[in-house]
Amino acid sequence: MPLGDYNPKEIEEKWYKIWLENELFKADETDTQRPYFSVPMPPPNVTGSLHIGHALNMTLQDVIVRIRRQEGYNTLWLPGFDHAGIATQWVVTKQLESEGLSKFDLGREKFIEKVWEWVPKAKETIKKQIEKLGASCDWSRQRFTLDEGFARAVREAFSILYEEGLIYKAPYIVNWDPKDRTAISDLEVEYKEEKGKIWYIKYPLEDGTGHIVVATTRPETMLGDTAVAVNPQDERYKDLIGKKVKLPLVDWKRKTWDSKGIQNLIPIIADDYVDASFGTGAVKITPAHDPNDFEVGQRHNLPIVVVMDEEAKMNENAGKYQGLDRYEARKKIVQDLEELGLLEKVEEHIHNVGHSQRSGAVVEPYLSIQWFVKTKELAKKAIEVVEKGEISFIPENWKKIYLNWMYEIKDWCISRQIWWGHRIPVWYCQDCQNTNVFSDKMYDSLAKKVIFNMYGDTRISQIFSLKEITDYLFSKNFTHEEKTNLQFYETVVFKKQIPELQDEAHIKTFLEGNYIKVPILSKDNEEIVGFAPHAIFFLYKNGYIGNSFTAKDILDVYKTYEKDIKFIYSQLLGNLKKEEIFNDLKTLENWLIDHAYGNCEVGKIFFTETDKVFSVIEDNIVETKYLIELRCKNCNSLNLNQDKDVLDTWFSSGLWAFGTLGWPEKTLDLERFYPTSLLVTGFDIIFFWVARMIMMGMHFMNEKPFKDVYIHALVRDEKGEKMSKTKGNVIDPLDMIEAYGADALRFTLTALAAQGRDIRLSEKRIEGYKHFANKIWNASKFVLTNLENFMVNSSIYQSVKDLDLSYEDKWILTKLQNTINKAKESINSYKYNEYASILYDFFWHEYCDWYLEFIKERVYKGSDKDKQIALSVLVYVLDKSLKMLHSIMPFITEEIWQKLPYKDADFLPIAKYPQEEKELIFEKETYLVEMIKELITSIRTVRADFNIEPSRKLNVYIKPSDDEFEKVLQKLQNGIKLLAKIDELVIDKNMERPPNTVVAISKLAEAYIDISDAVDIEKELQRQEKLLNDIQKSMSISEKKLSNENFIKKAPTEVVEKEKNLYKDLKEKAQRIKSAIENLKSIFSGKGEK
RNA sequence: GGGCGGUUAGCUCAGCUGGCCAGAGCACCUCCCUUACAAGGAGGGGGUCAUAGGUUCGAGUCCUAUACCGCCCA
Repeated sequence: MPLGDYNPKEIEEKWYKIWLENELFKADETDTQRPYFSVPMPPPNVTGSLHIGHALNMTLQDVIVRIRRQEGYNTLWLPGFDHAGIATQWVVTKQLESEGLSKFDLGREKFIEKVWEWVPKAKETIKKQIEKLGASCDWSRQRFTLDEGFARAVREAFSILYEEGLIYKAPYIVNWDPKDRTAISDLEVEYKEEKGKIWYIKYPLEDGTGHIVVATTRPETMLGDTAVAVNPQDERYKDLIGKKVKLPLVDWKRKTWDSKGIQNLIPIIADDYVDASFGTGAVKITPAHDPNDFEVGQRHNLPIVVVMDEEAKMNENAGKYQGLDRYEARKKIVQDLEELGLLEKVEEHIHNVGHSQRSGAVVEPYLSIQWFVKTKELAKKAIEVVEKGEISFIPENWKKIYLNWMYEIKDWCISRQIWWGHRIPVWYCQDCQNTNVFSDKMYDSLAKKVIFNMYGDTRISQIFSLKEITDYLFSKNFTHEEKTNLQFYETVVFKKQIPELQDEAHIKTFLEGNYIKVPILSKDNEEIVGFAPHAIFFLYKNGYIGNSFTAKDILDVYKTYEKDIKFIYSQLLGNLKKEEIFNDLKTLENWLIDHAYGNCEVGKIFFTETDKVFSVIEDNIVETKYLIELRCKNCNSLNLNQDKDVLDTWFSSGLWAFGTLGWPEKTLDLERFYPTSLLVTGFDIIFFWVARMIMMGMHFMNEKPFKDVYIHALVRDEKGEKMSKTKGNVIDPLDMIEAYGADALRFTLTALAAQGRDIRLSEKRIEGYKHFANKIWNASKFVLTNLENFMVNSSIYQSVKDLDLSYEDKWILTKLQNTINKAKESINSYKYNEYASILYDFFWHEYCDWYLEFIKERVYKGSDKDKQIALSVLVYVLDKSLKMLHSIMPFITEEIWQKLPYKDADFLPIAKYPQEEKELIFEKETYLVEMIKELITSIRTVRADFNIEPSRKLNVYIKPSDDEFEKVLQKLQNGIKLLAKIDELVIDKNMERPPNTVVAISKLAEAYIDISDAVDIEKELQRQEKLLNDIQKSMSISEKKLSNENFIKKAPTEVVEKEKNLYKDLKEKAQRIKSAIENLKSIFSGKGEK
């Protein structure tokens, strides 16, 4: 048996491995001949596992990628993973919590180490899942947003933007998540309607002439008020403008964010922003805790008072409320106001409250100093490229949504107060406060670049040992497990060998020659040797003093290097004891002598002495470390502190399209595959990701990141609800693969992916499409079985053009060409659902339902010649069908295709995609076969109507309406007999209706069916009358159209022509039915007389 | 408040620039384990395309309102 039973699991596990082994998915960057097709895979987070949305996303990409590959494009589908800052940090934090630890217990470095321990497992899980789906991506080019190259690219991007003035740091109102204690971007805030209250509070006027009532939804922020604002047009308050009010409750000293004292008398100001119809028309202004108030504050130069801390607890500016949570403070403040008689009234109010998308906490607008990207500048080109149509959104309506957002774009807050991510490459000088941005651009040598990047990625310390370097360089790389980190730098990041780093010996030589050496004089567990000997050994080791030196020699150079030495050893030793030794010559000399003869507490001997000329005893050096010399660009100080924050994950994702291809290096990959051809992603990240990728792409590459953006919908459950774990309505793609196979899941997702609509998925659908897979399997089994029997001593033709084709052969070949065309059209316009259903219909309803049945007669009983032709066509069509279906159902198609008697490639993923062959289109024959199908259906209908069981064969007499059709019928009579379950078939153009027969009428023939005993003339009469009635209804519709002068005049000719033909056909059919009815009636009356 | 999308058979949905006497899958009814497939085959029933107007020879498709549902932005 060529094929056993269909068992998806078995075949799916097998093929993916084989494809990878044969490197079928590897793109060729050196190929300059073929056109390219490249797709950057939206990198899944390393956090979770694959959900159904990923499955959809991957499937849609894979379908088109596989087609393009088969079509001969140099195809690259580049996979990867996203480090997902907040999400990943959150997962690891949770794990620690379960062990009773907080991230602060661990500290930054240890915490990041923990994350790095966990991340590979998570990544491996997701990768396996993507493979299970059959994704034909190029794993050899896999990337990670935090890999050595990407981290470097991020620093590079940051430093370029900074130098261009497009990144700035400023105090600004941000959306603050008090739970995660980090700023988040506008996009990460979700607004929900909530019931709240409006409190009306009396603010007494300074001059004691009364008060002004302000309305607020957040009374606790009043502690940070620095003004009351009214609308300048508001007559009620015109006289009050410029006066001052006394801020209630606040009788303590408050300080502004930049530490200036501020009193509790605050001005009443006029600003257009105030809506006179809201509340009383007077509003309190809290610039530090409301974005609008902040703007007002900027306009009026108001002081800014922050009243909460990072956890949204009241701070020292809140006086007696300090330490209270913001909501407790609210209660207390309202209560106090009431007691003072300053609360006029309270109203119920529904308002939108911002929540953090990640933690769910109510977002606090919060003044803090953050890094921002000036997006207006970047948006210009990002708008232009879409407006000009160089980038197309599919479906098109997303273009408008994208553009509207871009037109209104606000600056993008990119700093996050978390640890996991790209640490901002900014170093603040502790001496002159200068801001320094560093990237490896400042080095010419690759080895130095690598060492800087290792430091930037916190892989080594700024003062590092040889071991730190070798440990990292020669250990397994995270992203490309088969490589060491050095190899990753060489083959992925820089695309060049780095001989200086080849092995420990080379590295040591390189470090000795290129880095400031930092001698260490004591071992870890010994009592620490102090500053002074280190300083002297440092001077010696770096050649600032010679092998023999006097105290004066030391002092001559010490001043020059003092700051550096102090910086270095304060890092290593914590505090600097006895630096006063270097204050004067005498003290130093005495100290040197003491340490040449062990005259100190611990009796250390560091030097030898002859006539006050000293030499170091090298044996004291336990280890030499090396310094990565980062100096302030302004004052040259080494005393720098790196910014504590990391960058928004989307900042790195924004570089994805070109970062994955090797940017900032000018790689062959970039040259070959950028701009990419297509991005497939969900609408929920258009702003987060697509928009930012376009901005970054235009800015750094001066070229769009992709030509087409296909935006797909959300996968919902069958009731249309969003899937969520809490609701318990998730459909896990892996469960589905387990139960129905990846092929069935993929087909389902493809078939449901109609543009512009959410997908409602139910398990039933997947089950349904598994039936299709089963159908493909069984039909192929039929073909292969018969083929095997035949091939024992014969062979079949690969080319079917020259064969003596029968009508049904020509029919299926024509249908095939048709399908090839329609399928191509659908997929080229990204109509996935159409593509799937075209193939489904063709394979099931043409190939299986009709063609397979038609040829059975020839295959079973025909001559060798007959068999040969039928089998040749059978295989030919199956081959093309499998090739087309392969993109959606890669596994089952490969399994079957491998068993075909001929193959144009070793594997189906690289076999040639079918093209239309004009010489295989046979219009006439196709029409005639369609007519036969109609005739057969009408006979079947008669059988069903008269309840004749399918196993019973009947005698049928067919009367064709012309010679041509008679010829076809004659030719195909064996097939017809099989399909209509006919015992004896008579075909005769001139026959009369035999007795005891009922009539089945079709366009080109009528069939008389001998159902002898089953015949019920009255029933038959009713049946025919019903048919006639239906036809007459259609005729009258047709008639109405044709008798309409305007229709004939104005409708296009082909439409009129079509209508005329339809009418003619209907009329003929009606004529036949009428005569059949006449006939029946005469028998009926004849019978009645007997 | 601004914008976008949806409303087609019992269910889930196709139906692009108007020519449809409105399709598919599932479900339903009748018959059948016929040597590829009962995960199947044959036949069948089922819709005034949300509502009301309009444009047009012709509207599920275009326009205008309305209702309901959903999403995004402020």
